[in-house]
Amino acid sequence: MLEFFLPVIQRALFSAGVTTDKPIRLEQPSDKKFGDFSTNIALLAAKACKRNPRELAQEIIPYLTFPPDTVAKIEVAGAGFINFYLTPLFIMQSVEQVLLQGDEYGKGNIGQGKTALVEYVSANPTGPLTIGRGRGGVLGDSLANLFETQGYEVTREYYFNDAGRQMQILGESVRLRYLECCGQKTEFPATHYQGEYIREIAEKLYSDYETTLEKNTDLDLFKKSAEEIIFKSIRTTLDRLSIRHDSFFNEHTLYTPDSQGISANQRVIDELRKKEFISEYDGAVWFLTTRLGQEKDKVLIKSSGEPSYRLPDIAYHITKFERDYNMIVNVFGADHIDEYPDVLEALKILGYETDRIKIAINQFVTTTVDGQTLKMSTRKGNADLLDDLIDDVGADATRLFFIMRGKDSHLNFDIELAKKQSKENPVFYLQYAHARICSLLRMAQQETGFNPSARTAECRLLRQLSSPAEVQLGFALLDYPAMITTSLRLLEPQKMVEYLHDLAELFHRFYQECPILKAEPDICKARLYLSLATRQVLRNGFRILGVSAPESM
RNA sequence: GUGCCCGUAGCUCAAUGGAUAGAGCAUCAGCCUUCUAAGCUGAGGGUUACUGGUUCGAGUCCAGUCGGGCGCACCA
Repeated sequence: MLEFFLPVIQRALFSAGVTTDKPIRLEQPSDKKFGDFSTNIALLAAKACKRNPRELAQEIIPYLTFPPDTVAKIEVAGAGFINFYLTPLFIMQSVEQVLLQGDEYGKGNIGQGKTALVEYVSANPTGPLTIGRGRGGVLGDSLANLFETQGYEVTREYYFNDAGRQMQILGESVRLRYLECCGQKTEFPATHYQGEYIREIAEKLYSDYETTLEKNTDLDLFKKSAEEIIFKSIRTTLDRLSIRHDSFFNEHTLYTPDSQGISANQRVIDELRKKEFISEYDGAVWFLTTRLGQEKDKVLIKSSGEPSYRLPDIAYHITKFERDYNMIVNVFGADHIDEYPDVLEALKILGYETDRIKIAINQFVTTTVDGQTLKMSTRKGNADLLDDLIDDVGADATRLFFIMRGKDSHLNFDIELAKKQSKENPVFYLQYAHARICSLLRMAQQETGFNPSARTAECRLLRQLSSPAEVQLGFALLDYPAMITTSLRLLEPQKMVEYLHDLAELFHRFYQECPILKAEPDICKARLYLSLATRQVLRNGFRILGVSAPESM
């Protein structure tokens, strides 16, 4: 719609002799009585012109000329807003585009010819996925979907580490449990992985090898088996939520020397040293973040000689630039909040365009059952497994609940609500609207032989519709493309969830107020096309959110 | 102590610096001989935690206070 209004407004400002450096913005007033669209340009321009905003708006209006039968009314209101009222004809005529474009409706081209890397989940294979990870996974996946709608060529990446101390402890944990299987008494340290899954891995080893590994103090086999089984479980869990990755990036590759015998990690040190941001003291190699005004320097190589996580993280991000992505999106939980500023600083020092990097941080998840809040705890490994949650409430509810709140808000996951099969549960409310339309269309086919083919000239019949419920629904359908770009700009799929909820509500109202199959034939068809267009937008939106679109419920 | 996030209706949450701060749930009152009542309509409910500031205009931006969450390792 912006492309419809913008040129006209610009021309009008020019003709009226109004100059302003403020960008023209078109907004949708919260209340319909203020029109379908509104601009505050007169308010913004008034200051520079030293004029009264209302008077200025009055002077601009005569120059606002639109094609016939598009804008019904233009008026000045409030402090100096210019409000536009569209004709029902123009709205319903525009709805035809939804039908004509089908699955493509809502797509844009701002990412055409560009590449995007979206990194999410990135859990190390030390245990099953937790609920907290799930939120980031769904957020990342939905964001990747959003980027794809705009023409970006998207790579979904998972960054992981199967080396280092955590994996060592994992291997040792499995070995100890294995020895227990063999009938030995062991001391299981509190620092080791307590989860039941460790026992299961150990039992599997025991059934494969019996007691032949008892004397095996080398952890390699234990580690390898654990990694394999755990990774498989992680991927199975992600798969249940339709979260898939194109690329798995192993942190360890950053440690291995290239053809010139230098590792990616080493290169970071060398380059930072050239910029005089490296120093060695206390037996460690430090990134001199105090030079950037921070309180402490940060360790890049520990006195043991191993890199700390920060170093490979910087090296990893450099590969993202070297792989030449136009857009780099990192999704992670609030517990990593302190990690990225150092990485960004290092990249900036090394001359990379950090503007390309976008960070999406999601706050934590708490689950409530019977009004009781359970704080997630990794230690116990029972109540907070993502798999258990999916078993409990299903994949659709899991996905939608994770993104129906802003990512900056702490998410309160109400398990009881997610299981409810009624309007209170937003998942069912949304899906019911879709199923209802499907049912309607099935019946229409049976009774009237209606065969929806979007390309027929028949969808011109839409132009007959003009009742408020119909026009409001039609208008909402036109909003869909803007919702995609808004969600993307804010990195907030939540906006899409809210939009779809509103859309479902408008449909239910239309359905309630306007008889469809019982209307006279032309009106009946028109209303069926409006329903069809609604179903199309619901489907397209569900696809972005990764929620299924049931044909019947 | 310090960095980041949050504080909005009884509850869960919205509100690109704009008009009378909105939804859903819960509560109350209505709507099925009619295409799915898994739905719809209406009502009540607010000093936007507090105090200042910035401006035509602040829930939104700035400073401070109070409250909650997450970090603050030579762990990732």
